Amino acid sequence: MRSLSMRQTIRDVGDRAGVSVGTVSNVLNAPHLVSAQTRSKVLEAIEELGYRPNRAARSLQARRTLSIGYRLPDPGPGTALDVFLHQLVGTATDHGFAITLFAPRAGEDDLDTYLEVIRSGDVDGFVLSGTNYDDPRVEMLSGLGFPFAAFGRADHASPFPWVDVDGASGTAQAVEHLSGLGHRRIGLVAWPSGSESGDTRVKGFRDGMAAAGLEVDPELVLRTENGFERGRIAGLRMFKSANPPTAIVTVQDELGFGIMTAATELGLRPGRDLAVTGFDDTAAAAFMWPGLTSVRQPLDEVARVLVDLMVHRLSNPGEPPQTMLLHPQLVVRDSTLGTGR
Amino acid sequence: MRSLSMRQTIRDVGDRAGVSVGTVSNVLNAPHLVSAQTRSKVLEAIEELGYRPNRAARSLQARRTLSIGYRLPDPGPGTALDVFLHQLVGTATDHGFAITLFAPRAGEDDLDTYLEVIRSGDVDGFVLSGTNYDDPRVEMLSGLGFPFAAFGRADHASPFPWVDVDGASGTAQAVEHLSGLGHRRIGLVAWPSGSESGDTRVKGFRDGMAAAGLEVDPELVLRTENGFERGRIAGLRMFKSANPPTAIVTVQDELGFGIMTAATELGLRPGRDLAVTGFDDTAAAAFMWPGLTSVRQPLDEVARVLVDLMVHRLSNPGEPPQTMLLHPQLVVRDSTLGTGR
DNA sequence: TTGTAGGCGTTATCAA
DNA sequence: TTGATAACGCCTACAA
Repeated sequence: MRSLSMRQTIRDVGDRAGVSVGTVSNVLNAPHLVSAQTRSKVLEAIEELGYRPNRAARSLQARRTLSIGYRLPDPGPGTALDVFLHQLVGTATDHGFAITLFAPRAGEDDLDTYLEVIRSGDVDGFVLSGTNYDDPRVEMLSGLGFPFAAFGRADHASPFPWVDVDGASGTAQAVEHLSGLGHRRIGLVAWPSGSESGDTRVKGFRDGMAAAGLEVDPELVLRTENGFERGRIAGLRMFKSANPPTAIVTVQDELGFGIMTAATELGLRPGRDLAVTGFDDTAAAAFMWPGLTSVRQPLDEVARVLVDLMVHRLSNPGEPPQTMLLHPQLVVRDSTLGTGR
Repeated sequence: MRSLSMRQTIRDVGDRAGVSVGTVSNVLNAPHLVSAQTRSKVLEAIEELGYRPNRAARSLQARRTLSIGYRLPDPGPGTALDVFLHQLVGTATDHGFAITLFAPRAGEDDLDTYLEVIRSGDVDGFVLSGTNYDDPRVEMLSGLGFPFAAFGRADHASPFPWVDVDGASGTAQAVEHLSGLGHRRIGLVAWPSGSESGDTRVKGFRDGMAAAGLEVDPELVLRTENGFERGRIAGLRMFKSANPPTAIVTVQDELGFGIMTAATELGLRPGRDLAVTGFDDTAAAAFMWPGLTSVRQPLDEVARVLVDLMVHRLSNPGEPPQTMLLHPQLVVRDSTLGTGR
């Protein structure tokens, strides 16, 4: 068992191997410059001392931190942060990088938070999530030439590296599933237009309806903000209308929960009297009764690719940015299964 | 708009303010040594240049990494990781520290993961969560003398810094609430004995029952592992018994969800025909219908105190370790409100 | 093929 | 109260 108590320096290794610090450094960073004999002597000393290069010193001199910054999303229901972070950390570790988390101070502007991190030199680049049309972070980082990779497409003039999940495919799958069950009056509860992910999901709904040969009744398309209560209100309104839907597609699980609740309040039973789908496959979706059929995004793969893109970009700054579109999958549960026909 | 294109150094600030680097450093780290006039001149220059100290340089000179390691818990439902992490990061930032995440590689032993991080010298200490009786991490880190602060008491021979939430108070509150509603046959679904947190919650249940003058019927105390399905099975068994409970306390939300599901399957309506309580106040608890009454742990405060303890320990290694016991609060929802009497 | 020296941005020491 | 200077541990020229 080697000593963990004291950090060894490159000088200690040199002394032990009877060579200079430069030679030890070369063994580590440019082995071909060192004779085989010296090299093995040095490696042996490294092993014996349990030497590890000091990260701060290396980073100071190289002006790279070997770490990637991620701004923690604000806490709230409906995120699957754990899966995403786990994969982010795992992949980063594989590449020799660390993930450095940060978050805005109370009342601090989001962009300033990124700037602070850049200025203190804590990270080599950022992984962004939740990007949107005209995302100011994309604007700013592109402008500064500071490396990043984004989860979400946005629409910046110049290309940048991103990964996205095809939301249109998700809602289209939901419609296909519902029409396959025999539903013909299918409603949609979506966000107000103006968000990239929201609009894409609406488009998928329309495409899916067209593909199934179904009409979209404008009365059955509601736009509202995020959240359980909004979903509940939307549900009440739809179910009380003259010609209510038999199935409702939503763009978020919470909206779906709200709709199921509204139905229950009106004496309808979700999963039998009507079908509901969500989006994100949050943990809660599996614990509802009935479970909420929902569109699952491959967050682990998103995280993996994000780090890959980021690391690749750092070592190949000249190359054109790469992008990747992944596909979601509908997870079918009882909120739809027993309905239709 | 100040220039961001190039990182500013302490020397740039000094030049701009017409003082030496040492003075700038003093303004930052020992303001009392600097005259008010000089200080404001320097602060102005800092502001104008958007200067932030370089963390690698600072770390190199301080011979500390200025970062705290946290082993990401394995993904799974039922955690409120986002709140915890947010506060961890926020508090660490306040102290000039960063949070460095890590996770075991596939198949890697948990302890080895910690050892590897120690050897790489990337962190000054750890924040531990989910500690238990004879926690091997506590043993190991105590043995090595490597700094840490734990969420959870464990029972190591020598004292160490920890924060914990009084689980007994949580289950006792649940019982008090239920007995206040008029319930007399109250059941418990808990984990097998052997975990610190589990045993504490059971104790709270018994204490609460005693305080309410109620008998604990051994038939109504079930021990099972974590999870929705386990809860469902336990619920079915309880409700089918000769003399079923009218209320059930659980030590985890998922168990509670399972029990509500079991009840529904048997034609009972949770929140009217029987009461259920959970533990952790996970996001899903609020989205159930009815919402699940649950014990909320002050995770944000836990995280804050953990970092405070850790940082304090790093700068005062000699002092005896501090500890802190926080109190949970019952969040009442419809799974209990309409029941009893 | 190896050794020496300068500098990365800070803080600490000591002199002015 | 302020300024100069020497570390901190590493890497990279460049010299030997």
